[in-house]
Amino acid sequence: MASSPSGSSSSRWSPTQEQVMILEEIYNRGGVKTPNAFQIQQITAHLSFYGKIEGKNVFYWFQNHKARERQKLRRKLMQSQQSQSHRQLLHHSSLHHQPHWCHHHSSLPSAALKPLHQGAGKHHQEDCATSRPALADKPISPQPHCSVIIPQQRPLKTLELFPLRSTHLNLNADPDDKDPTSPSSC
Amino acid sequence: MASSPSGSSSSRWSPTQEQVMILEEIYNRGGVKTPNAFQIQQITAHLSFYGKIEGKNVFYWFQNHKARERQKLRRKLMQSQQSQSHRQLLHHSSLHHQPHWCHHHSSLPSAALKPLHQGAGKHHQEDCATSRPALADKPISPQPHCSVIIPQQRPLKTLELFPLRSTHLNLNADPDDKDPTSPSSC
DNA sequence: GCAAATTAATGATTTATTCAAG
DNA sequence: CTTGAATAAATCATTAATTTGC
Repeated sequence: MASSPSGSSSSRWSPTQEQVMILEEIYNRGGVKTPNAFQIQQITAHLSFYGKIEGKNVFYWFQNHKARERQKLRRKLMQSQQSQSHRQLLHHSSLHHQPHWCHHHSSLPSAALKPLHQGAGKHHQEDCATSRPALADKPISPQPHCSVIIPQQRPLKTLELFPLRSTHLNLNADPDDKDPTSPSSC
Repeated sequence: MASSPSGSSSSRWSPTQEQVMILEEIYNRGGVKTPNAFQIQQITAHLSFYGKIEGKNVFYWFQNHKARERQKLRRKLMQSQQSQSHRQLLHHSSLHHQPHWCHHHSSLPSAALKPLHQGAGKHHQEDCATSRPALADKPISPQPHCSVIIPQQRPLKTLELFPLRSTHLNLNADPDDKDPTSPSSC
């Protein structure tokens, strides 16, 4: 029965071969990944020549197609999720060279401390670290601006897990850890 | 010498899959966008299990990630999905704000209408008629949040080709439709 | 050869995020 | 801090492929 428009009792759209081909063309060659309403309209109108179709079908198709393409790639590139064979935890205590790019001023909004010489007063908030000059060696300040100097908190051998669910985190014994919400206006 | 862990003569850090995954987890699920020095230290310590890494790498990663996320969203939100067309959309702007799918929460915010009683059973046949079979009135809003509300331009008899290059959007905006966009499901 | 049964694809929904406005 | 807009991810559900028994 295929896509017999007469019956059309199917609960969901079944694209025809032509429709799929065209959609893929638009996606691949046209680079349209998330068509806007207007585009959806047009695509729908065009594809309706080949069979019954609605705008929502087109919308869903693009959504699903994009998601699944991504997923596929992801799966394929996902070949290193098992390599836990890195047994190098023995001398993992490399906390020595931790950067002390931390300002002592109360806390360290990390990047927030840039307003040091930001030049002609432009409130850029796009990227604080867009341009990153070399400096790759020194485990010191990343160099941008934030010169947050952390007094090298004690070694803390058994660090707890990251804050996996809260915006603020642990402030365990930090003498000057009063950084409620670093606005990091950056 | 790509990411040769042993040599480590790379001029720059090459995160492993695990590291990236964990960083993304911390960013997304943990809500950490701009870790402070302490957090950076912890994260670094943790990730060092998977490969060589320094605090500055973590710092930079967050900076870049945040900036790029914003940038990406910015682009998309700009005003034209993926149409980079900068010179289009002419015509006196009738101020059709919301060029794309915006839909008022009065007909079917989806989540607001249906999830009324779907906790127990799985098969929740459309009670509000907002499911796929229905709502076929117009080739418009599929209804998920990102519903595509097509302005309902007229059928456009002979549309030109689709925007096969993501730049071709004919704009014969003809607001002559009435668009009973309200499926009046409920 | 063909259908019932099983599995793979994929259309349609729901849920959880994101950033930005207010 | 709350809310709005818009996904993308995760999930559900149904159709199409295919396997299998006769």
